[in-house]
Amino acid sequence: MINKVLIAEDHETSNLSIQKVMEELGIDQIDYVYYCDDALKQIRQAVERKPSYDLLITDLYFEDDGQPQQLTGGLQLIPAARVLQPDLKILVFSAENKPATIQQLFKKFEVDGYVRKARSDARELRLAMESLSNNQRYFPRNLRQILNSKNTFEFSSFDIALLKLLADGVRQKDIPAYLQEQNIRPSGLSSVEKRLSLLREEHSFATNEQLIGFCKELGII
Amino acid sequence: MINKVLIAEDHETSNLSIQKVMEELGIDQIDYVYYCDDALKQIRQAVERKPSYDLLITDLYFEDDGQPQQLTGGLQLIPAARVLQPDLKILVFSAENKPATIQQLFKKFEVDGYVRKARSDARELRLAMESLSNNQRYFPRNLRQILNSKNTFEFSSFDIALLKLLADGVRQKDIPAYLQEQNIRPSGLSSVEKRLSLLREEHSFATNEQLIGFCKELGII
DNA sequence: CGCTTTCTTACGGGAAACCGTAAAGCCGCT
DNA sequence: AGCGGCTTTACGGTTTCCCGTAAGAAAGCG
Repeated sequence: MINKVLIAEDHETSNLSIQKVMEELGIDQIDYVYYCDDALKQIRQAVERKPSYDLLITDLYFEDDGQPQQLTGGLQLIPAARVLQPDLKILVFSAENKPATIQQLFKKFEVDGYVRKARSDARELRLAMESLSNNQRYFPRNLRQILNSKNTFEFSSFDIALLKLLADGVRQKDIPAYLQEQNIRPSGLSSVEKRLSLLREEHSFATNEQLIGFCKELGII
Repeated sequence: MINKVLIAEDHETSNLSIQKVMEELGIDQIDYVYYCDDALKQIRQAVERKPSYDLLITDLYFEDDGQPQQLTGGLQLIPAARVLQPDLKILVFSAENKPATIQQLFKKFEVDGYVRKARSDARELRLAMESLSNNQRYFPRNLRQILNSKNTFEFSSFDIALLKLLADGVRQKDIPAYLQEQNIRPSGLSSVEKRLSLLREEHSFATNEQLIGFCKELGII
């Protein structure tokens, strides 16, 4: 069962709504904070003094409002929280819609659920809570197919290095120099050309511009 | 005084929070909808049957969920509402942060207030309601800073057409044909080259790839 | 070690993009 | 109509990119 919940969300209205949904679900203790640093502090105290939290609901992106923070967003908060309390359940509640980013949350950060801020997000929150109560992960509907199917082409770290250089405005002919600087291999211009050519062919793209646009859209770079 | 309010906001949680803030302010009648079309319908009925609404609180961007809608967002809803009821007060509540867009809301659409979804948005909502009750417009506090600090380069519709074609994989040399098809002028290859060159220079970009990446990142295309 | 396989690099010809210059078209004005 | 200013287009030379071929390097294996 989930009895003690911490909400980390900088938007006051979003925070408020999550609180309300939790109330309606009859959660005993509902704490909320507006900064990641405060969230970590709360988790630390709860671990020390007991009882610790059952669930952390957090946003991904926190806006900088001038007050310097150690943790600048959910992607920093999540691993930090897991260090303090490995068994803490984590539900991400964010407007993020890039499949690659959401997929990474489950794969790399091993979060327990994701609810996207969208039309029926309150209902989705309740559904997610039900899953989490049963110790099940909650995947957003539109992601379930993606996660199961293998048709997600994998970009290697080499690919991503190339794409980032291109998106940073580095000319193809100059890329080998950059790769050598970072000890990335292969680094020959021919290899760069070949790999890019393959990436385009892989997705039936005609130009590098299209490739960059695609990768930006999916949050790969 | 503001006694009758309509909330148009597709995100369930945001809608909920606005309702709650309105309740706390003691508003008599609080109606809420999740689609622009429904909002317009409500306004029309209220105008016919009286009393009409004192205030419309609306988001800018509504997500398409498959149900076909006449009005696809706040920018369509606002003028349509004003046609039905010219004296209707309008408060925009959105995450939009581009100064040019917000400025346009006041200048072109003559909205009565703007509250950005951000850290203290509930508090800002209350402040805005106070201003509106006194028949004053409500400008976001941070709008001045943003307007001063950020250089607001605007992409023309021609620019966006170009960028979209590029991001779709159309080669530069083929772009004139596409432009002529859509009766977009100018359409010469030279004009295309010149404009792209200017766009790159404007942002100190070296390549088209970087330009596309930038625009994707900002959601311009 | 020699051999094959795979990965990486070098090279060259042709296509596309880039960029400056100049010509042609358009519009408002007298 | 004639003129000036501005926009758009046309045309080259240069650079960069694209892509096929082949040479070279590294890794696996009997």
